[in-house]
Amino acid sequence: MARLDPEEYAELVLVCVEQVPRGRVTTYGAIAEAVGAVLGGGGPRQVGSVMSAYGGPVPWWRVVRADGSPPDCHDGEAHQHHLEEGTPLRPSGKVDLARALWRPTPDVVRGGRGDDRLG
DNA sequence: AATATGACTGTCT
DNA sequence: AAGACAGCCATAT
Repeated sequence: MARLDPEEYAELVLVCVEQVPRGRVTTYGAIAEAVGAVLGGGGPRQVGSVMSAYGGPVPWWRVVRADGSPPDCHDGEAHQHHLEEGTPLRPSGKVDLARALWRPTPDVVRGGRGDDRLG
């Protein structure tokens, strides 16, 4: 069997992004670790790939690079959202990861799917 | 099987 | 701080 199911992987990645609190951000690597802890595989590239394909309906601007820079396909748009949400920004224009970084937990990933099992 | 590509990351210059 | 390079993981051809 395939180690990674694209649907499952995408699902969990999107869940992680949705769990990111307002005014906070997370990184591709952090999501890759949380999802990888559940499905056992994948990396930052896979997270980015999923975001490109299914990241439309989720707050993608809360997902930034390891250095706090916004994704390479957007820029001003992410900045606008950060200003609106009060995300800690550095003078350089990047996100202040020291204050804004939020790490997704595997527990959230495990229980964050569309089907709730015991309420 | 090999090559090319990607919303990445870390290191060196 | 910014650019060049290599490494990594999965998918598409």
